[in-house]
Amino acid sequence: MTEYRPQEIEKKWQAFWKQNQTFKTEFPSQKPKYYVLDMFPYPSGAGLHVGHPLGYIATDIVARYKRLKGYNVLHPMGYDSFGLPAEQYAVQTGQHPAVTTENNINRYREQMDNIGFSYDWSREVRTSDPTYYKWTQWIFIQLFNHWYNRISDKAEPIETLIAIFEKDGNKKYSAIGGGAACDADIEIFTADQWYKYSDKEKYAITLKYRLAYQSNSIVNWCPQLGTVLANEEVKDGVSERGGYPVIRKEMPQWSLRITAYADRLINDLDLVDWPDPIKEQQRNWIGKSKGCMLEFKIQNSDAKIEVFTTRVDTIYGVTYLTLAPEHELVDQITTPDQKENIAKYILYAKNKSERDRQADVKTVTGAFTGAYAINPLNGALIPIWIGEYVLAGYGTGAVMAVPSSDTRDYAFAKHFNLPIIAVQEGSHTDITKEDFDPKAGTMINSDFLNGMAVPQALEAMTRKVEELGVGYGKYNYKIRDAIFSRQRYWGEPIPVFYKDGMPYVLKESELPLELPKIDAYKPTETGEPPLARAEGWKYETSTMPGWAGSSWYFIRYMDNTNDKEFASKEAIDYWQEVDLYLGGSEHATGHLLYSRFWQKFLYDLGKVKTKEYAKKLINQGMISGVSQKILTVSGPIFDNDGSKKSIHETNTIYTGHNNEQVITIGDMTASVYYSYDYFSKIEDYISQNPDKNYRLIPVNINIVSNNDFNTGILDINEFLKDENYGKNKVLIVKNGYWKNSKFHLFKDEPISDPIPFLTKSEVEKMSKSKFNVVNPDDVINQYGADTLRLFEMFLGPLEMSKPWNTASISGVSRFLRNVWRLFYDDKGNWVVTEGNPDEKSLRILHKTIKKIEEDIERFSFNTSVSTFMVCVNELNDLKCHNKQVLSDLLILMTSYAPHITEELWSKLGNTKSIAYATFPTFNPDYLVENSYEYPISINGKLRHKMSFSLDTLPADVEKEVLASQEIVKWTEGKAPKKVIVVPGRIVNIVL
RNA sequence: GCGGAUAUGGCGAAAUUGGCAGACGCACUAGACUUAGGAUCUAGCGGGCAACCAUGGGGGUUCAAGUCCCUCUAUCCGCACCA
Repeated sequence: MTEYRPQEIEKKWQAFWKQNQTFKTEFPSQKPKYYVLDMFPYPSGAGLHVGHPLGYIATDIVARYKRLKGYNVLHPMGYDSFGLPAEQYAVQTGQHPAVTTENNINRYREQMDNIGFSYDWSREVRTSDPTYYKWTQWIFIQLFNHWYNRISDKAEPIETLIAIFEKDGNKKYSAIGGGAACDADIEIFTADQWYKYSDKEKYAITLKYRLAYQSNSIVNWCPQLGTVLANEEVKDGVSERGGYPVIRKEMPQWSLRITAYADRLINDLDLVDWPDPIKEQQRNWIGKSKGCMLEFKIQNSDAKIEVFTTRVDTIYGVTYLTLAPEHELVDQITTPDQKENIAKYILYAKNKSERDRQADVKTVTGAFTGAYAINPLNGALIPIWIGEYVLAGYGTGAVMAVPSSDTRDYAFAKHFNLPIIAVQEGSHTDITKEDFDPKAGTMINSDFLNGMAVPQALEAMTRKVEELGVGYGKYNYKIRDAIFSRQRYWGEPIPVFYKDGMPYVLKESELPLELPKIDAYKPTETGEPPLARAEGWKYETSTMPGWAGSSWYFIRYMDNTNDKEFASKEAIDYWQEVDLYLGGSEHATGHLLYSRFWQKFLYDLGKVKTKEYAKKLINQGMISGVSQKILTVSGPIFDNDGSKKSIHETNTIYTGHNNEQVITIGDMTASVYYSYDYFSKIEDYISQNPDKNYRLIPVNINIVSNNDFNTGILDINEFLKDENYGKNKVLIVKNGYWKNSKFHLFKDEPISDPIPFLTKSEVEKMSKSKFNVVNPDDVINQYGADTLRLFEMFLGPLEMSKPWNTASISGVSRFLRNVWRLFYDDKGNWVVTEGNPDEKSLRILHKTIKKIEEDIERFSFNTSVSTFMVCVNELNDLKCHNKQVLSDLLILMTSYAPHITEELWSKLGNTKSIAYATFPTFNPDYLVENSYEYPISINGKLRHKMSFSLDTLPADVEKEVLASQEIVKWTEGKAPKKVIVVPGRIVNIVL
């Protein structure tokens, strides 16, 4: 083969690698290790689009590069194969999700194979495989069997907790559970009392302390999906998947005590090289805030209200308390005359869905309980209100309101005419409008705090309330324990059975607890999860959430076939942790947080070696699609000048080749479509009249050719064939021409071909419904996998989001042909020469080695492609076909374009794969030039260029410059103040 | 509202520690070969006749600023009544 035919050589080498197991990972190995990991995909029915492989290509480049550098590389791939879409498909069709999943996986695999990745497929994992989820269940059991000891600050076996109870009771450790449920529910007992409990009672107590525990939680219940959703699966009050409404409901649920790890999850972010936005999002999500718990006594009552505040310094400005409508004391403290009012308000708040609540946070609502609390510092009586702006789930569900320092309290106070006391300078007036910073300034009207700055006052007041015994400093967290139950079929069964109403976990030997066969996949008629349909199923009926399997898969890759352990100690000792992890930033507060939590738990158990599992994380940017849209109007129709006409008064259109026949549009039920250069004129009108009957609808990008960056040209014939857009279509183009699919109707004059029908281009997320999905297979069929790989890298920086713009792909394709041209001339003759390369070629080569090495080490793949282009162009200009130079070039390029390099490598007479080659060593000697041309600038402005020999030191250069007659002329004979010489770069003379 | 990021030709973008801004590619223009090809090759390509002016706007530090500091503006993303 003497011509570059990518499709042929790519298939050939992909088969070769597979057959020879070229990329099989060594274990055990004496080599240093490198672990490079992609976030594994959920295998959806839509297959891969060009955005998915972006990260895979980048990691593949790193993996291949590290192998050439002598590392033993772990570069695995697998599937996050439990998930909702396969289950929903099963509900509709009855097809087992395992079948759908298997099909989708095969499709994914085929697509990935086409790109030529160097994964070691023998290490593949699938979360839905019983040999895998056996160990997911095993981890759950470990979580169940452990509790969090706040004193040793780690997870410990439940037996150590029981030993403590036997010795001291639970007083000292009452808050160890960490979760809200635990703090509230557990009675204090002594060691003596503990001995008096029955075994069953003892067991019930331990259940509240375990890291996996059951509780009645208020959950996000989605009736349409028939399941509970995690907070991050709910967006704006509707489910992320499907967009169904979500209501809040109390249900018994399994939870994992991630809150126990909150501090470590924040602190250990310092140990990893992750993008700042991700770290920041995680910190935000955990939401640690320093504040103070305060106790308010209630007038004429024994009840006390606890509030959490971050601004205890403003306590003299408290003019009322607000409780969440769900607060447990509301009923008790409400005075008889307010009962009716409060009941009405609670009912109102309860019926308001989460979505409505979030939709209008501006509206102020609330009700007065009739009760008064006492300010613990000055004894002032302050009214107690309830209001929906106070969240039941955060802090204590009660706030001390300081309307002069907090805008929400201010709005509430204004609305209900409650008093406002300024306690900070500048807070006398409307604090929502004034340029007022509540975190700065000095305290006023606040007794002993007067004159103090805010931070100082905070400290002083915290000490004071602790002295008085009415409060204490405390950190509060936004993060909630992670709900772990899903009322679904297609997930890991929770390895739990019930006896006497209490949960017990299975023994390790009983794992895996496999998913049972059931006849239908929807919830039962009585609303129980699908697993309740299984005959003889005596286990927990809910399954684990989607994130369970993905929280530890990176460990399983180390030893994926082990059926004795989740991974062997030897494997974990060797592979340690992921060196480079690549995936999308959308997992910031989901997978990336939960997996860190599990890693820390396994670390506490001594099962893994590192506190964090991924040293370096890169978020690849999303590749968005370019949709092509046309306008359709069902209401008014617009004439050439933009004036509005009704579709019926648009009179008549002429038909036939001779414009003989006349019909009205009104008779034809045709769909009317506007070309962009026509509707751009009326866009303003449309945007100002949003209720009009117009729609921008996407057309398949395959029937649109690129025009410019804003528009495309529609293939009218293809469009007319497509019945999805109506049988009869009237297309309105620039000059008021009309065209109909059936009759080829023209108005006024026949359409003079070609008048392009323009579409409007819009950059959007790739999705089926927008017809803007680009399939990598199509690109490969046209250009080859190497071109696809190079092009995806060339598009721009890896981390940046960018639209898929096929326009510049031809340049990359041309480049690969130029590479081929270094070996074969245009007549197909082999032109590679033997012998020693000349100095110029070596210079080019070593410049390239240096650059490529630097680029890959700092993950700047786009610049590498440019570097290759420059290198090949320069070698071409030199007519360099030297074998040694070209060999090294192929090794440099093989990470990026493995197929073409493998082919040419074999043509050079190598019998072993290029994957076993060694990355060339950079030799700086080749880069040193005989002379260097220094630009000379005077006062920063470029004036002149001078050449100096290579062994001239900067100081000598300086002397030479000053001695130069020409420079003396430039400086007009003045003695310079300073001469700055940057070696190899520039000389600057400061006058 | 809070937090984070980004801003460089017609377009995607380079510029690693402050050191000749615009590499490389696309598009475009002219020419060559051929002559209906979306092929290939050569040259040009930020603005200005020029000196010079140009990295979202304004200010500062420096011999030297896309890069550092202050400030304003625009766009994107995340969180959002978190007390």
